[in-house]
Amino acid sequence: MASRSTQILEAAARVIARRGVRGLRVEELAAEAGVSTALIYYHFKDRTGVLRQTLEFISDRAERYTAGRAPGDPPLTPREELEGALLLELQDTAEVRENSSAWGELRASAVFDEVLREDLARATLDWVQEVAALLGRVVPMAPASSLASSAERLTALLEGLSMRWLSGGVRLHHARDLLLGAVDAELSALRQG
Amino acid sequence: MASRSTQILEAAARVIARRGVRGLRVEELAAEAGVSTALIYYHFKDRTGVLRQTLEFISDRAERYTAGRAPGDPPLTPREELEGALLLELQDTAEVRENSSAWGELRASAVFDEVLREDLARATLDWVQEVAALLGRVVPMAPASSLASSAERLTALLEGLSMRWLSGGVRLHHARDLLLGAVDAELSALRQG
DNA sequence: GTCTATATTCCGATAGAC
DNA sequence: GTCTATCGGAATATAGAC
Repeated sequence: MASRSTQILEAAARVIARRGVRGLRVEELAAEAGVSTALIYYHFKDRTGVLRQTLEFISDRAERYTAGRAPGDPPLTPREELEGALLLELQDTAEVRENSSAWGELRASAVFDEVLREDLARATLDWVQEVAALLGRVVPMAPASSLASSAERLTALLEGLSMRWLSGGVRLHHARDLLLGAVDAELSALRQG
Repeated sequence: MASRSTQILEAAARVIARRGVRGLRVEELAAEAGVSTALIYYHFKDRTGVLRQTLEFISDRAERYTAGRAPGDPPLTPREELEGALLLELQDTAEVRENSSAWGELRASAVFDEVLREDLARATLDWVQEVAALLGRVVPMAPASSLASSAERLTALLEGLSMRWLSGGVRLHHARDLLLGAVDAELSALRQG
């Protein structure tokens, strides 16, 4: 049962995906959520509060769909899990588009906004560590520092490709191919030390 | 001798580096340039005109510092040239910071702004092709399509790392190390076909 | 908690003198 | 070409009833 706050945050994710962080107007958000502007200020204090909580909401939601797998599916190899986790961010579904464009917006906004930096850094760290762990399952004998570097590169590349995809620079399937190519390159580098 | 327009564009680059494309206020730009707001409208028609010309200004400037090398410097190996060209975007100088943050802003804005897409796509293509050519000088026997893919990955990674650097997610020297690691990985993949 | 006003602030843009 | 002054619209935020 979605609370009012959640309902507003879901609407905020949609509006940000459509207009960007700077393009988010409280009034448009109110319309999208089907509430009054005053209610938004009541729940979130001010526009910045909406932004901050939306970032948190989005990164939680990304974890959720990263984790979700249907019971009874065939078990995945470690490499499949790795590739799946990365490719999840490059899909043309509404939710992924929302998350990816909101994420890109927040990253870009954080360059000029101290307030967003901290939350963003923490979310990024979690994500890098998750990918490093998956890499470690594929190449168990690789040293932790190499795994960490590879994970940082793959996630940064994913962000870069995601931006290009969203800004029309590359097609989705090509972005996916490029990412898989990088996974190849990183894994063979990890294997040969 | 800097014309008035140039003076305003230089100021715009500084303001964008500080506040972002989205944060650029005509009034603040006027103050930074030491002119009145009316003069800005006189020279650039409207705020969008300022943005458009500033982006052009910035990408010209980036080409200039990419190309610039002192005469009499020892000649560079192809690999040094490649690494140099990529690392130029990861330096802590005012000009590079301005260029990188403006570029990141442009990319992020293009997600929500059709008008910017075209210019951006063209500039990106030039940049990718330049990197592909440099890769080709390092690994001459590599097929063109592989060179192109590697160049796309390296430039996308560079954009991702640049954003993380500017948003405080990684330190500069670490971003540089990560990028060099990716160059390694791409080159060895290219060599072994 | 939620809404209907409305106040307030900010900012892009223009008019008109010099 | 450049400035001072200001307009008008848009967006954030609040007051106060229910």
